[in-house]
Amino acid sequence: MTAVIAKNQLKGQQTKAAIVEAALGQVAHIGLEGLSIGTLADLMNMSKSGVFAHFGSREELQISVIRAYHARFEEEVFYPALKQPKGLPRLQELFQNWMRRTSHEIDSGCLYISGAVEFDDRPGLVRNALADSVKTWLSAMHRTVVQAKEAGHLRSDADEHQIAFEIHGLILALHYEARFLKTPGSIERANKGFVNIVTRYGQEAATSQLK
Amino acid sequence: MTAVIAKNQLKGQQTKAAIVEAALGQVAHIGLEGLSIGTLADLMNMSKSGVFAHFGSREELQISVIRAYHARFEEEVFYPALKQPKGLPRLQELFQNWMRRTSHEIDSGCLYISGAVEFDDRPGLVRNALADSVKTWLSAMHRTVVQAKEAGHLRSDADEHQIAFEIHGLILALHYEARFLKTPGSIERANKGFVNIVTRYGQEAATSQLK
DNA sequence: TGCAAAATAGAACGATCGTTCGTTTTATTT
DNA sequence: AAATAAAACGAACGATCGTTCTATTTTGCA
Repeated sequence: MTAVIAKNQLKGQQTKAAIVEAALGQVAHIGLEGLSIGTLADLMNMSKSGVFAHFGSREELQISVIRAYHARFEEEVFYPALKQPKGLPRLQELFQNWMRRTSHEIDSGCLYISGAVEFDDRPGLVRNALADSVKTWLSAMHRTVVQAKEAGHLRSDADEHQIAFEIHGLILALHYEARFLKTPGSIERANKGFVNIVTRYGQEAATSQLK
Repeated sequence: MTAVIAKNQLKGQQTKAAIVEAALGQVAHIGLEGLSIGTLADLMNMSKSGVFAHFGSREELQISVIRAYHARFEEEVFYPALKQPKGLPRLQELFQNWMRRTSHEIDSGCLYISGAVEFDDRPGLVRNALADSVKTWLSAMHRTVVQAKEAGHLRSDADEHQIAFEIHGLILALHYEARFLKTPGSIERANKGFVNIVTRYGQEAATSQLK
């Protein structure tokens, strides 16, 4: 199956995919701005111009990396959560998946966080791709909160945007304190924060079973 | 008074201070890594080597900028809060000052946030200076929470580190969503989040007067 | 097997960077 | 005012960067 696809693929597309894969690993550590075509070429045992030709510009390479990161994020965090029924269970699963991924990124770095800092003042195609990708994810998260309220799992006066904002803050604080400051116990605090949010906004009947 | 000090200063020290001041403005927008001695020299109407000579290395320039940022942060956020009595009033003032500063930094950028991303994987003197500076501030914030609990303004089972963590998350989410994504209403959400925290952990008697 | 197209290599470019060095200008002190 | 020290300049270096151009190799198909 995979072999069939590979056969129909021109060799260049396979190589391109491999380059993006390698770039993804680089970018996690050094950021989109730190990404160097020369270093990447060495890593791939290719010439600089050989790597370059697949993208035509550095910007296009960066955008390709963003797209790949986005796809992986969806696969790892969002889609698996759809197995849970709408409402608090799905929201809880979503957060747990996000936490798992962020925990790993304590070592490798998060493109959505480093990219935001690198491009918050720099207009252009890269910034647009990055912002669109992040907005798509945050919207999905917000939608899950809305569904939890519709399902009657959250208090009727709960502000869905406020909840999404506070959850986002927990993830950002985890990444900052664990990755940069290396503060112990950050993961537990992020988890505790989520429980606090659910407790504050949740309906008694729905949240009591979450322990 | 100021003139007397200036008279005792060698000219070089005045220039150095002016360079750091200009660098501070640059760094807010483009980050510590984006800081260029050449660009800075143009901005100062000086030669590259003239600017360079004051620091001896780029790293030393970056560290000087961090120290200047730290001093300004203290002056603007921490010291003014000491006028309030220990406990919830001081914590509240601290948060308000922090919020005011972060609100301004939606336009200019925050060194503690951009620096964390740029140096979370890069050991060295710059990283150390930055991390020390941030830790000093977060410790001061944590201490203020401890005092609020000691004053009986927070529940006796309140976890001070947890509270500091959640407050930090609010500021980070504000910066991310307002500066990068330009999401409207972020400031209000951060403020609301603080009220939520105080409500959850606060003693009835102490928090009721906060509205 | 042979041929066209796609993929890769290699060298060179202009720009920018931090840094060094010798010189010259400006401040400060005697 | 002369002597000394500090500050600023200007040119150059070596490295790295993205990008361009031409030549060569490899691939896929008839």
